[in-house]
Amino acid sequence: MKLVFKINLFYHIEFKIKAFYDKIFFMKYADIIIDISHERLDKTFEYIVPADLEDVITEGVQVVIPFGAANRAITGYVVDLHDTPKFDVTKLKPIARVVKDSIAIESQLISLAAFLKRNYGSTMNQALKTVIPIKKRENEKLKKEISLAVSIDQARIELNELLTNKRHAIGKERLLRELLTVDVLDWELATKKLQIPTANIRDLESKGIIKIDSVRTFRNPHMNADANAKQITLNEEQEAAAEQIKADIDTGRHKTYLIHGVTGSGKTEVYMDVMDHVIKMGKQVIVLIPEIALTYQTVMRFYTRFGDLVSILNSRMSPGERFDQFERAKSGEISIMVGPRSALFTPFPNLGLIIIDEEHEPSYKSEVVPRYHARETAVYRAGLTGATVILGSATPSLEAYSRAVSGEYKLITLNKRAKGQDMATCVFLNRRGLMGFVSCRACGHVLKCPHCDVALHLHYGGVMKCHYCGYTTKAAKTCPSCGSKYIGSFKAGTQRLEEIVKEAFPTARVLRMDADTTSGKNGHEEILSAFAAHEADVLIGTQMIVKGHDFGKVTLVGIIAADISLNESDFHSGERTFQLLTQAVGRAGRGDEPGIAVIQTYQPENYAVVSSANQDYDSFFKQEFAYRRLLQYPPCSHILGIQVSSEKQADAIAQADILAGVIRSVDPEIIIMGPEDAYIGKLKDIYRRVIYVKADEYDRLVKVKDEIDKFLLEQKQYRSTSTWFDFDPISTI
DNA sequence: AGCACGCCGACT
DNA sequence: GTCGGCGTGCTC
Repeated sequence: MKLVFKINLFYHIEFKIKAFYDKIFFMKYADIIIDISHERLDKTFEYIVPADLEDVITEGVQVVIPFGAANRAITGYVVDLHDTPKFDVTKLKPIARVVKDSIAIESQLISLAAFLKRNYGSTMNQALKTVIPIKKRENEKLKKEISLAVSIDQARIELNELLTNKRHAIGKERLLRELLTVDVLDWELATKKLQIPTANIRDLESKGIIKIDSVRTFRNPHMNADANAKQITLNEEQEAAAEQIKADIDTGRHKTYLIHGVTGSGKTEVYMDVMDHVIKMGKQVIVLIPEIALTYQTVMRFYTRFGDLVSILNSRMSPGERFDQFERAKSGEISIMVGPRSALFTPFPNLGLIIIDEEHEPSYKSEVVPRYHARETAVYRAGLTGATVILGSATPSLEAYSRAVSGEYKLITLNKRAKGQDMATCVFLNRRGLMGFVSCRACGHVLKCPHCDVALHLHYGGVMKCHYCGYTTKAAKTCPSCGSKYIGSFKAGTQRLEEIVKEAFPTARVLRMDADTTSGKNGHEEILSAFAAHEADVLIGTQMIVKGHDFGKVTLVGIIAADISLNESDFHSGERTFQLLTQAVGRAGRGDEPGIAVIQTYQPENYAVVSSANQDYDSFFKQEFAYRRLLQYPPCSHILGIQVSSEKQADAIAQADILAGVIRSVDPEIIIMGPEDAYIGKLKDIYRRVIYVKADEYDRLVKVKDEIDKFLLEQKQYRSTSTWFDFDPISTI
């Protein structure tokens, strides 16, 4: 008896030791980024991985953890797993659970998030959210299916019992009869079409005769295309371009290419040839297209070539739909994702190629934190997976072209134009300019929004509206400044232009495309396809017209007040003007038949205007590059924009001054501009100040950002202010 | 971000 | 005497 007890005690002690030993040496610990975007919480928190969750917790999974003194449940992302704790073990709490049905972020996408955080400035949580734009899954469509829970024979017996019952439910009877003929019955079908009351269904379910399953349905928002891959013959130039890239891919060299191809030179055919090659290697492709070009036309080209391998992402999709598309990409159901900037984060398992069409488009830069640029981020992602990047444009950005010139990217030029269809029409183009705002003709006073530092615009029905905050007020009859009744608004340029054209050419069929005529969600597309189908002779519009649309042959292109965009304060104005004009001019004439382009300008000697008229990119690039170098603008140098905002104007001003001081002490040599009021000094009653910092080396700016972050973390004053960063901003902030 | 802890005003 | 204000500080 004594002996047995001793042995038991011994075992007990040994067990204790083993448990302790396990805890110290075999316990798993997780570093977690919590789902709160606040700089003070922008670090990992360490948690114990409970033994029963060890199998399901991997890097990238979303988990629920008890956080803070009240142990409130917060979600977070596991970004690292390790065996030895880095924090005081006694203070560690265990992970509560894994978020149901969440998909793990690929470790590659976590690296990508870290890249965004570092290079563009944001919290890790914001960066992770950018990389996995999957919102909540609750608006996901769940299809409920009804099936028998018992054998068919048993069901027959149940049915007979029902029928012998005097007050048998007709709904139940119908349901059972139906289930004797089909295995699975759709809930919608049962309740709507067969008119079976849900109470009947629930009753049968509770009796265990039938069962109801929720099945996830993959919504496939796009149309079905014929999958017969149409083989397109490339011309010599296209062939050479495609072969060069394919040869590099085959020999394991992955590079970044810039295809500089004039309008209509057939860049898309080259993309598709290389895509085909990459897909045959068992890899996947991401194709980025500016949102504005994500139209039926463009998308159809990929469909007719690759059929069901293609999926499309666009901003009109619900979060659930996007989620579905990402799931399909992950599971290998599709091999090509076509979409805007955000499609760059498609979780393909074996990404082989990223294509960025119209690489110069400003929509490739995110307008929210982290304000990343898809071009740089694509090159980084490609580096992680050994993928190739192809950039394409008729008017490359200074950034891309200078890298091609320096050899960092490989330059491929396409000069020949592919053939086009016949059509004889005119296009008039007008830069979005002075339109709609209300001013006094006597004293020049401009009516402004009381909440924002911008002019109010006149709308239909005699109301004035702020385009930034939505503030609406009755249109003023007299000037609030001088009392004059000579107050009014300028008509939208396109509207005025339409009147003039109709007067001059009474028989011409005129289409106008601007904010007023494109209110419907497919407004642009309808107008453009009507024009493409030659249902009009003249198309009048803003720059929207020329972006990414093909109408075949246009006889005449007229560009009104081409220099309005030259007068913008932003240093990109030359580049923007050149791109717009070159694209517009490029629309005139197709194939062998030349068209005519007429440019109206007050600055006919300006190099951006002259070189676009001559369709001479090289000459534009040389002059613009020299200008950028002289004034130290990107790509010759880098700029960091810092915005400080607060409801209290005094706080915003004081804080911006303090931060400027911090920058000066961190890097006394660095060029600082400001602080000054932001381009829109007040927006929605929030005052905004900006500081610009300029340096030749990007990393010097990253250092400045890091030091400001560090300072803000320790600072106790001015808590009403918030600060964000914009690296190499593409417009004045 | 949230929540607790902590130290000063008008109230059952 | 106490309920409650929001300043300060912490969260594995």
